[in-house]
Amino acid sequence: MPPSRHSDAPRRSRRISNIPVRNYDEEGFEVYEPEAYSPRHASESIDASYSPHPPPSPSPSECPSLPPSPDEQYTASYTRRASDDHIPRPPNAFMLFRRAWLKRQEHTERDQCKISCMVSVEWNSLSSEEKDVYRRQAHQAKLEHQALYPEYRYAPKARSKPRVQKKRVPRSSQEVSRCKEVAERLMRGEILDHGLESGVSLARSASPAFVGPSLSLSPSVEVKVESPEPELSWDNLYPQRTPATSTSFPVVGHSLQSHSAVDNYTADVELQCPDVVSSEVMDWDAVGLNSFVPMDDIPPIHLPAPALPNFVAPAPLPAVKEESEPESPYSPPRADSPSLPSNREIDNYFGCKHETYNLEPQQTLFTNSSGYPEVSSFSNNDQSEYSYPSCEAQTSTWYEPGSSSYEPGPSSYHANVNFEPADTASYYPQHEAGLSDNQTDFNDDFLYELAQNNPAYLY
DNA sequence: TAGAATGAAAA
DNA sequence: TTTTCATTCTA
Repeated sequence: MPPSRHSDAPRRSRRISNIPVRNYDEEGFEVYEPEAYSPRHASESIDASYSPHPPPSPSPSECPSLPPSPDEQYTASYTRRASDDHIPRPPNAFMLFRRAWLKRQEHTERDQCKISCMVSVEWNSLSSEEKDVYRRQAHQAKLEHQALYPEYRYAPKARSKPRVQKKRVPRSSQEVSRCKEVAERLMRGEILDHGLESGVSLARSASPAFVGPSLSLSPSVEVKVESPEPELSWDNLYPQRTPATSTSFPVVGHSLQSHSAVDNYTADVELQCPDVVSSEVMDWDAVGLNSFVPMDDIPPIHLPAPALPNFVAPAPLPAVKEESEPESPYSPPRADSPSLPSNREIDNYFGCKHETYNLEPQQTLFTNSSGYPEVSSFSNNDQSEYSYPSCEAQTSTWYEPGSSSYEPGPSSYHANVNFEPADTASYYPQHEAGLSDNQTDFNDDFLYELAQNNPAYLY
């Protein structure tokens, strides 16, 4: 069956996604129902469905049903003119990849030329094994095509009119680098809404970004807020973010999230959002996105934060976190939030960390060059000479808020604050002996006496 | 209907 | 080697 195109009718674009399945449109386009496609490869999420199935309800002889390859199945999702005997070519690997790319990406880019450019960047970044997935699909498509149209022979036609030489004009280096950057950032998942053209995704990005709270352990926490990172797009690769602005959020919950055995603590702080964020916040958004969204199009932004109706004075933290049933996702998110503990309680949790060292009488505890406590070595190598009982010395390490992270919740902000060592206490037995820090020449009697009679001092 | 990509297939 | 055409859809 030679391929031919019906008369000189212009070819129509095939907008597969909008065509009802197994129907003819008013222009005689025939539609096929796509079936599932599920490759085993890492690109499993990619729907690369394609199959040159014949018109609907064909007889078995007209439409042999080929078994799927061991590796993958693919199925039909294409149209051809019912009144046209044109037989399209089977797609090659890149075409299948491009189709899958279109379905996979969450983008709003409409310019197919730019999409092609980005797809090519990603295609060329694939390993041979990754490309093999699509090569196998293309091979399978080819086999099915041959089975469906055994007499088909590709016959490209010379154009009747001399066509303008299809220009493979090299894109400008700037354009190429831009294309590459957009594609690479897409691959890294940085660009979620490529080609943003309206305020549709504004609500998604309306939450103020969190820079880091300075946890004051008081009923309010100062939070730096800056504009959300503006959407990246082809035309806006380097969106500017407005500077951070401080605002205050009341603390409605405060709980110990984890206790590291080494050197830091984590506090889970729940911050209560105001009912309605001031217009300042809206301005931050607008400034960050005004290259895409006209001010007039920005709706009033209400952060999803219904304030607690009656804020009760903080109650002590529960002493022990008991295991409880997993929370229903529909349970009131704020009702059981732990209340703000007192500073004393917080100190008990975060105030200091003790480390205990076993000391022999001639050992000392000192602060090393790194600022950490260290036990000195024996001055006499023959430890058997010493029959003194060992004693314990302890240092106290104070903690203060360190790094922090931000986690938006349905009705509040959670700030995770890590407590890190602020300073390391030092213990110098030399001081007891009236010696300078560098002197270690104190006698055994002194050390023994110190250990026996002043253990409390060591703590 | 050109265009943007890659690759198969034919001339 | 050159050309067409598979896909997709906006301009």
